[in-house]
Amino acid sequence: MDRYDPKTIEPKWQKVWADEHTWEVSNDATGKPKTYVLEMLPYTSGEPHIGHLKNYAVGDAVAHFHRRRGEYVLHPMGYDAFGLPAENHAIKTGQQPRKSTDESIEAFGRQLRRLGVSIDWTREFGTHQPEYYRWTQWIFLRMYERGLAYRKEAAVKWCPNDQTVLANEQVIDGRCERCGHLVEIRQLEQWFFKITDYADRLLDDLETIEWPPHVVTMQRNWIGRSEGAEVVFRCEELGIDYPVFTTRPDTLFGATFFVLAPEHPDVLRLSDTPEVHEYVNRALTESAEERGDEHRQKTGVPLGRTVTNPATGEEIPMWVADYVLLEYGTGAVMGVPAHDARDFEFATQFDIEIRRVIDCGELPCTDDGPMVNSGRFDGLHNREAYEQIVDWLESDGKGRRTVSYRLRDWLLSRQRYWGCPIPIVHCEKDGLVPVPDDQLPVELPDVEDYAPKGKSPLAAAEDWVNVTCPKCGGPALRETDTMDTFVDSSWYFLRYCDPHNDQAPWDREIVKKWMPVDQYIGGVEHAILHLMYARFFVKALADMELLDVQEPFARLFTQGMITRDGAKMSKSKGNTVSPMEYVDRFGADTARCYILFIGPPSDDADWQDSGVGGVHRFLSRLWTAAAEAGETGSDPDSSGPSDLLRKAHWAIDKVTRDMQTNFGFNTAIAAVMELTNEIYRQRESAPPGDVRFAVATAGSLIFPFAPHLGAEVYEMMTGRRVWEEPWPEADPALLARDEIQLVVQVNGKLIDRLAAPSTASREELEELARGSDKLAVRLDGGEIVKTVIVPGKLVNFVVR
RNA sequence: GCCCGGGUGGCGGAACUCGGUCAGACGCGGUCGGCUUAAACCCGACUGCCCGCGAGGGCAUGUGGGUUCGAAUCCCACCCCGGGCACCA
Repeated sequence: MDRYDPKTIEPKWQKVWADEHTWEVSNDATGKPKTYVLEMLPYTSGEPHIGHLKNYAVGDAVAHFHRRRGEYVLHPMGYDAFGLPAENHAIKTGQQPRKSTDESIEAFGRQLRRLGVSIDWTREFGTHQPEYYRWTQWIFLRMYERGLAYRKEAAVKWCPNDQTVLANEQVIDGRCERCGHLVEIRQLEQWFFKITDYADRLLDDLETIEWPPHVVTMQRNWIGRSEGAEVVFRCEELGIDYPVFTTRPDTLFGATFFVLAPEHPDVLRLSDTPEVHEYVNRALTESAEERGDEHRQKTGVPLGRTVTNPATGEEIPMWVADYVLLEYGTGAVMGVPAHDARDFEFATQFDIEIRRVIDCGELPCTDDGPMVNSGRFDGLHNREAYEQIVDWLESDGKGRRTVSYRLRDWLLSRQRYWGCPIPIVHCEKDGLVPVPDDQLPVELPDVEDYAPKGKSPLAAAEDWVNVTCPKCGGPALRETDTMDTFVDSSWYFLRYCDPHNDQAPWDREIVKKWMPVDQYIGGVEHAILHLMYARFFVKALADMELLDVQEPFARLFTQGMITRDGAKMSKSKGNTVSPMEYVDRFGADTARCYILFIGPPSDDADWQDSGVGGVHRFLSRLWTAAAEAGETGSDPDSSGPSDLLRKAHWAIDKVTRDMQTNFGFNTAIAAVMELTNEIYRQRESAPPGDVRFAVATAGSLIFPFAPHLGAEVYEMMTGRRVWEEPWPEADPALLARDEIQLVVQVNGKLIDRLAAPSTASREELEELARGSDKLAVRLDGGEIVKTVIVPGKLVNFVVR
């Protein structure tokens, strides 16, 4: 072999790692600090794409770096095998989901091995395996026992294309997150997880984790905590109390009307005129997107009834209007047109009284100011009045302080085939009966026709559906809905710790040893879905005393997308890049390095074929340098450290800092390129021992990004295995220079550069700078009025 | 509309935490040279823009101001791009 040949090198090292089980870790005590590095598990729809290459290139670099810094690293891998992505892929390719899923898993396993990713494969699993989902069901039952999983009828989001209900989180701008169809609202009985019980903790604990600020913000917004008050408006005529939620109880005296959401169950009871009927029906059939359009004119119909404003005692008119949402607050609002833009618009539209109660500028205004038209609260600052009004309402029993959230409970049931069965039996006599633990798993039966049809395809599997009730022994029916895929992925990182346990989902002590995940890596598209659900699961499981952590992912890194010619890659555009094509052509090391070199990994980046060639050239040069350095003789005595030796230590320092701080892989790789270029420039002149050291160092430093070449080069230079070596340390003595370049400036403009000893004092530097012959020319009779000296850097003469 | 990012050569990007070496590391692309019968590969030199034969000079980090001896870096206003939120009371 006389040139870099990844086709030889890569299988060679992959075989060593597989034969020697190099990346496997045990759960026994080691005395080393642990690190848990995890990439988000992939959906099993087809083959790995370029995003996966980036995901694992980043994760593997992190894992290798930590290992060589003396940590014991858990780096496992598995598959999110149930759910819409896998099932839709199966439908598209006309296969049984189980078959297409297993094929996809096979492809992932094979390709990740070809990429040389350092994974402990003994911990691998798919969430569709009965050994796994048995415990998903077990967790569901624990949730059910605690009232955290419940069934109720509600207005839910329905995707007519995927023929299933969706969680709120899966509806983006009124459309299905997966297929993009407009969702409809249906009144259905469904299963929910009571994530709302955890709203405050999900919010507060964001403080305890190191996540990208924008992801934290997204979760905050999604939880949408608002503090305010519940105020009761009474309809005297019918003797009914209507509480509303408001964040502005200080504006209560300005409430001149009252609005119910069209879905509010009392609307037709209050008024069943044809106008009201028609309005309600129209609102119900409109899509969430149409209704949510902020810019359209306000609509509404009066109900011909009144409620009493508890502050003023006045009767104010009741309306029904679709700008009020049933699911937020109480489904009813007080209308304060003077101090709320929406209410102002509505009141203007329907000629309702607008009464200012805060002196805060032009109406409508939401700013602070002194109270007016508010009885005994007049003159107070509105913030102060806020407190006093709520106190007054509380003492009168007309209201209370409260908190409202945007977060809704997680709708987890799906009317689809390919998912984890919900372990519940419907008995005519006993109602909902949980399947006993010793009968788990409730296995997903094979069915002929698994196409979505609006109800679960499992209903057709009669043998499976008809069971005896575990409680009374009478005839009963299995629950036929399956679970949302996000349930499966809400606890998989726990199972990796103890993947073969068949007595429990995990051993608490073992999980305690590994959790939390120290570095989690994945796409930002899961900012609320998966990342919120997994946090909820961990908190709920911790409350059950099954876990000792409150947060699953201590640090999160969100990678940017890879585009092609500036455009998002998609099959329909035909601009996809298959990672394996490049692995075939250039090798895994080149593909991995390129995707890290292309730019900061958190940014979106554009894939350019010519750039791949450049990275391959660099790796080839490094290999060639190693091959040639291997042939050189012994080290002649040298006087002091060579420039090449210094450069090697500079590179160690640079790469180490880039790795430790913000995932600076692009600049880390650039530093190794610089070192390699320096080796080429100096390989004739530098002492051979230094050349060998520089080449070995380059191999050692490139190892986290290009493990095969790194191992090869390091072995060529030292005969040792790089992954068994500690991460190199830069010698501070070789980082420091004896001599610095002193910059001489006049009025901040550079005029000269001089060599100066790095230890020179301010006076010596000024002396040196004054001696510059260029200074005399520049001065040209001018007068030095001030001298700025920055030790180690420059001398600046201010001249007039 | 509100909240975050971000605007640097022909391109991707460095430097931007702490203001300080003619801004532009590294890579792509380009020009030239070497090797070769030739091409590819490889090796080497050059490559921000403008003027100039040259020495050299001028202009340059979205735009306009400001602070400073000195600003890509700090401050203010504006423009543009990307992302998030958005009738949540």
